[in-house]
This record gives sequence, C-alpha cells and structure tokens, in this order.
Amino acid sequence: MSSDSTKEKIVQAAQRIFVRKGMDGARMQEIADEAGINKAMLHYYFHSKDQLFREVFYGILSRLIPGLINIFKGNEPFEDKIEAIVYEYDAYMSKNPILPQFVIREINRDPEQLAGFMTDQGLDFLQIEEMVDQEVKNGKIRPITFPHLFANLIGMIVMPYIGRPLFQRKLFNNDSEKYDQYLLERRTVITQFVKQALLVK
Amino acid sequence: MSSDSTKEKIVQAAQRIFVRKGMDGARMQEIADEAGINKAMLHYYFHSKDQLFREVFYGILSRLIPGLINIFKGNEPFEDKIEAIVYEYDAYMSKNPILPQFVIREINRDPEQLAGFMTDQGLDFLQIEEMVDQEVKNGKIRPITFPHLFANLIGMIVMPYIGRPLFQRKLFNNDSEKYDQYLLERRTVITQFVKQALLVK
DNA sequence: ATTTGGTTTAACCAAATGGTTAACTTTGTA
DNA sequence: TACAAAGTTAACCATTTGGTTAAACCAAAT
Repeated sequence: MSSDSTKEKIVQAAQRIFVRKGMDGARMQEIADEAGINKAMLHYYFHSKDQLFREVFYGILSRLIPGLINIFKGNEPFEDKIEAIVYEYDAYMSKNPILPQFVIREINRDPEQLAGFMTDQGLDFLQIEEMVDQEVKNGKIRPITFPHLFANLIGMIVMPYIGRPLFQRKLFNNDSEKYDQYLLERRTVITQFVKQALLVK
Repeated sequence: MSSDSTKEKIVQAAQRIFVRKGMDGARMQEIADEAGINKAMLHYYFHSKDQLFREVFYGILSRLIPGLINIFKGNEPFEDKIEAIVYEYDAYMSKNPILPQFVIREINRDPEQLAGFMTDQGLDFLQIEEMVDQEVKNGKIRPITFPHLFANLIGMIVMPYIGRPLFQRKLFNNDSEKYDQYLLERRTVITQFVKQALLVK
C-alpha cells in the first residue's frame, strides 16, 4: 500500500509543507524531514526548490482544468452545466484541499506565468463569456455578465476550503467530521443558490 | 500633504511588500527600500519582523470588525442587513485591497491567534447563527444555515480582490480602470444575487 | 566475484537574512 | 546657548538557507 517511491514521498511531503508554510515559508530541510529522507534527495529528484514547487503546484492544477473545459464544451442546458461545474470543481478540491491556497499564492507571486499556463491548457474565457451572454440574450437567465457569475461561483465554491482552519473552529467547534459533512452539503446548497438567483421561472 | 512620519512610511511600505511577497517572502531590506529609509529604522519602531507584520495586519483588521458587528446588532430587516454588510465590507476592502490576502495567510499561519482576536473584538458567530435560524423559521428567507450563507457571502465579496492579478488579465485585458468599475458593480450585483436566491416572494 | 547504475548520506559552502551596535545628526526645550 | 532625547546611519554579526559534493550503499547484470 504505502511503499511509495522516494519521489512520491517528496511530492506528498512538499504538498503538505507548501500549503502550511507557503513557497517562501517552507524549508527544504523541513520537507525532507516530513518525507523522512535526506535533504539532498530533494535536489536529486528536483533541481531546485522553485522547480519542486512548480511541479507540485501545476501538477495538481493541470489535472483539474481539462474536466472543466469539457463541461463547458458540452451541449447540456446551462443550468446543468452550472451544476456539473460545481460538482466537478468541488469534488476535485475535496481530494486536493490544497489547491485554492496554492492558486491564491501563485496569483500574487507570478500571475503572468499562471495566466499563461491556463491559456496553454486551452482555457478560453472569451468563449465562455459569449456563452453566458447568449443565455442572457435568450432570456434563459437573469441579466449577469460572466465576470460576475464567475466570481460568484468560484468564490462560493472555494471559500470553505480557504477558510477551513478558521471556519471549523468558529462555526463547528473544531469538529472535523462535521466540517467534512458541511463541505459535502455545499455542492447542493451552491447549486440551488445559483439556480434560485439566476433562473427565470 | 506627504510629510508622513517615518513610522507611517514604514507601515505603508510594509503593507505593500507583505501583500506582494507574504510574511515570509518579504525582506526587511526590501521594506526599508520601499519606504526610503534605513533598515535599522524598522527595528527602531518595531521590535521584529513578526511584530511589524502583526501590527500591520491586525491594525487593518481591527478597523473593519466593529462596523460589521454594529450592522448585525441593528434592528433593520434582514435583507437590509445583507445589503449593509456587502456595502460595508466591500467599501472597506476597496480601501484595503490587502486585507483578504492577509487574512488567508493568517488563517493558515496561526488560525488560533486569529480566532482569538475575533472573539476579543466581540465578534460572536453563535449570535448571528441564531438570527439567521429565526429568519428561516419565520419564513422570511428560504432555508439555509448560517455557515452556508456566510461562506456564500464572504466568498462572493472577497473573490475579486483575491483573484485580481489573474482576473484583471484574463477577463479585462489587464485594464485596471475597468476592473475598478467591475469591483464597484459587484456591490449591487451581489446584493441582488443574494436577495434573489434567498427572499421568499 | 565484480562491475555498473541508480540511490542515499553526511559534511560542507557561499549567500542571504534578521537583527544589533556604536557613532552621528537633528530636534525640542530650559 | 547648552544639553538631553529622539531619530538616523553604516558597518557588522550570528544564523539560516538553498544548494553542492564526494563518498558510500545496494540491487541487478555480467
């Protein structure tokens, strides 16, 4: 089960430390200790700290984007797409609770590179923007522009992951299982919330 | 106009650098350069890097919380409170775009201290939780628990500030003025969005 | 048994970093 | 004017940090 290769051990440990301390706060020695290996191994498998960070970060991110793109490309009605996005995104994060914090750090550390990466992955916001405009024009949803819808959706999805250490404490008596339950509920709550707000009935 | 005291110059510079680089990524020398003063002055006015960071961070945060508490304590109808929260929170952030990133970093760096600080400031989530439950019970709003409403609201408000460097690039051709306009719009967009989703008509 | 290749280790290094110190200048004021 | 306090500076220091290196280990192939 757990005869992980050294490289895999490093990636796992690096994920945990990078999330807890950030790229700058993380120490190579610390990652080595967490992985239970010699520090030199980090440089053996990854050239530099920077490369290790990028490999961990973009490795996780690149596994999310294709799924999202596929949903947008599909022919389902708009409200089904919304639901699919929420579920896909949220499910992925429940497996990688790390992700949003990584993204936020990268957004501030090197937004240019991140933006470039997204384009490389084929994520085209202009396309999605037109799609939303069409839905509005056809009277399917209440007037809203894509940037607003985008911020609303991503904000609601991502918030409980970003804020977990605080929210769990202050809203759930630090009960970890209750928080996991809460996270699960959010998929339907968000979907309903958005539908209620947008769909013309 | 700009004969700021050295201490004030330090705080201003520290804000900018801390946001850009984070607590760990920021260099004392860098802050000194940004402030146009000698590095030793940092230690003259603030004992350590850690103290400087905390003073900057909690200084900003402590100016936001009382306003929010007052809104909750008022007797206005629920939907007015929502609107007031959105406006108050958002207006404060447009003056301190720094804040959400600070909070997120602190949430992961030292959630215990942050939670303690909020209680010290008199922010009591249980109270608000009861208020929301009452509104639901009275049939004023569709069923939702406070943790869900909270995450939805804060997420929507905060997202465009957290994501600005990326969003501005990918959604607004890196046009800073358009993004400011977008931020302004969000106040009414969010309020309408939430009312539409929650209010029983 | 020996070689070979990848893997792992301990010791080491130069650079960077937070922090200190001691001397100097400016400001307030009696 | 004199003098103490506050403010400012450049040089310095101990420690930490990312990264390197040379030697050792070890399993599979010869």
